[in-house]
Amino acid sequence: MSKESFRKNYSYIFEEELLQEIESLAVYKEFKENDIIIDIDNYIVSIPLVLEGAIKILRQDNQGNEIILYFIERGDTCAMTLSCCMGQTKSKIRAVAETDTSLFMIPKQKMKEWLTKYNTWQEFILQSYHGRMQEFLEALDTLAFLNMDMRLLKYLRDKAMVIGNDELTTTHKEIAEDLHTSRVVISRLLKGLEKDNKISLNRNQIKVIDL
Amino acid sequence: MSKESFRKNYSYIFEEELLQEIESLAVYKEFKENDIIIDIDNYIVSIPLVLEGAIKILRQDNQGNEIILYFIERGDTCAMTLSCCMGQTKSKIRAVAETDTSLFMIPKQKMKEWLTKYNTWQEFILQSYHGRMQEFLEALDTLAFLNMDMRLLKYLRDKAMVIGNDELTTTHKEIAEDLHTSRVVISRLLKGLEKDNKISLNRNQIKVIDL
DNA sequence: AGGAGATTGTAACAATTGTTACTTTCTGTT
DNA sequence: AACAGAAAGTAACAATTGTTACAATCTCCT
Repeated sequence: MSKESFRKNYSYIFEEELLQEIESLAVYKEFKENDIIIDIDNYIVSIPLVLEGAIKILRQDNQGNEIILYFIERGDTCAMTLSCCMGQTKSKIRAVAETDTSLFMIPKQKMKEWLTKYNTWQEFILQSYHGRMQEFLEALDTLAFLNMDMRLLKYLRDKAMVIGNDELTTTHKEIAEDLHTSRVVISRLLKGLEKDNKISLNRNQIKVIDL
Repeated sequence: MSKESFRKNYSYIFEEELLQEIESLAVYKEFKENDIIIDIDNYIVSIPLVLEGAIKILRQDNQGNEIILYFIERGDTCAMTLSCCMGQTKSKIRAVAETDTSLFMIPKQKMKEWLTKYNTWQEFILQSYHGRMQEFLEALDTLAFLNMDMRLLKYLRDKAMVIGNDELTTTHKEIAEDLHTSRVVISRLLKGLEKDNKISLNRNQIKVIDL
């Protein structure tokens, strides 16, 4: 965990001049697993660049219903945040550290300024939007076309992927909250997946076999 | 239906120089109701600006399942298309004319070129992404948190809104396809909405009372 | 007028998901 | 060891959505 990992992840993306400007401006921040990085209705004042770790992005609607959208990893930024910068609005999403995480926070005025100034920044922003659109489409497909058992399996696989470990430390309750269903439903479906040899179950731990 | 409506919808958005450049470059196209404007797997070679009419944007996954994402109207562009321009990929969506529609098609290379050249273009592109993100979130909320009856009502209201008419000319079958369910389910739920005085039903026609 | 095809209505049943209530098992603390 | 609280198992039932099959009605075409 250190700001040195910035160069590791971004030096081949940004031109040297921009790298230096970021290093001189950005505020370095660290978060522990399960820390809330951005919460619903927070005002967005800066753009995050993920240096290390993985972040879970959740949507919460007006009634307080919550559901996972996707995970983001190092090298990513949060296009939802960019979008909120544009609209001068409050955050519509919650970002929770899935693992220990380090970030660079960049003042949001720089977003537009750099668009004309640095070609690599322009490319990065457009690619970010593109990537997030893809994630959104995938999230939509999942919700629209998959039954809960397959949504669950996809969730477990995605989670194993971003933390780089096929053994997940989590509870049925937490999963139920992320998928916006009830704990009983998740327990039932997990049993089914175990019987199909896709996962194996232990208290506070799920091992994803069929990755 | 004419290219004159370009100035009507875009003159307050773009600077004069850009307006002229668009007028000299853009290809004018018209579509009739239900025409397919962009289909799945089409290669995207140009950016559409909607001059008149309304367009229905549908998602189709690999298995051929289809579902409506949202409607776009005059003054809009299609951010999914922008996104596809970036990725050099095929279209992941289908765009169908909901009413008679006219468009300006702009060569896709101009997208990036104008980002640095025209401030108003940059603003437009960022706002487009922002707007489409909002639409995506709304679509996600709808799928994640609403039962089919409320999804149906929302669909009917949205449709009435974009065509500017509370009397919809459509069939239960078409609705079922847009919402990715079966005709029988839609017929059943429509009956329920009629009983609750939210709509009134006739063959090939639904009137939205509770707008 | 008659018939083909599209549209809508209806019923019966299956599958999936949600809800409630209660039990059992595990873990950490005192 | 005893206890409290979290985690997970289980069963019974309700609500929602999906499926199949068939009937009734309307529209257009010749």
